[in-house]
Amino acid sequence: MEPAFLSRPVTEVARGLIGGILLVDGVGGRIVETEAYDRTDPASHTFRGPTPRNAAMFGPVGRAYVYRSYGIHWCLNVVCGVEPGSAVLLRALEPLAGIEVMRARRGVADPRLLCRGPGRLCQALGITGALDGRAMDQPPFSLEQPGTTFEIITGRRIGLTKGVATEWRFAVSGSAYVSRGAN
DNA sequence: AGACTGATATTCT
DNA sequence: GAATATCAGTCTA
Repeated sequence: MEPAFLSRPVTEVARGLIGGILLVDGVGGRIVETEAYDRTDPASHTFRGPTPRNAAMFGPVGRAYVYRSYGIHWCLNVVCGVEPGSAVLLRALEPLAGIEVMRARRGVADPRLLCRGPGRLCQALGITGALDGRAMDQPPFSLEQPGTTFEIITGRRIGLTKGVATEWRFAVSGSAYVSRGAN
């Protein structure tokens, strides 16, 4: 993962990360669904400026932004973009490595349910707030650019009440591993 | 299948 | 006090 790849407009990075390989301690898979956020976006955590929670999003490109969702789940973003305060939320993976570890962490057998949704993805990969701000090209993270291209669909983001009409969600067309099928 | 609910950290009002 | 970039469970049909 080269810094130049991430230092582009968030929507381009969100699209470009589709098909990439994310691993945490060797456990992970192919990125099949992402969403873009930036400072101009009312749905973004950075819309109202820096806070202790969103500090990583104002830091260097290529770091992780991990936050707690609804007080319960963890969600993982890749800090990227041209302007500070931008990131791409990783919403779903196609599991490829360490599937048995993921099953044990998640307590489910169906591979489609291991990493389908940002909260599930973090549980399967063992991601917690301890990894907030960590460089994603350094252990325990590994992030590789896509080797091949995929047919990508674009649509509205999921689970928000602001910026609903913004079409900044990207997913592999037809994948059984995306969190909701706009396929 | 779809509607509702509970869990509860962080931020905003 | 209320809302939220969620998920699992339960109830209703």
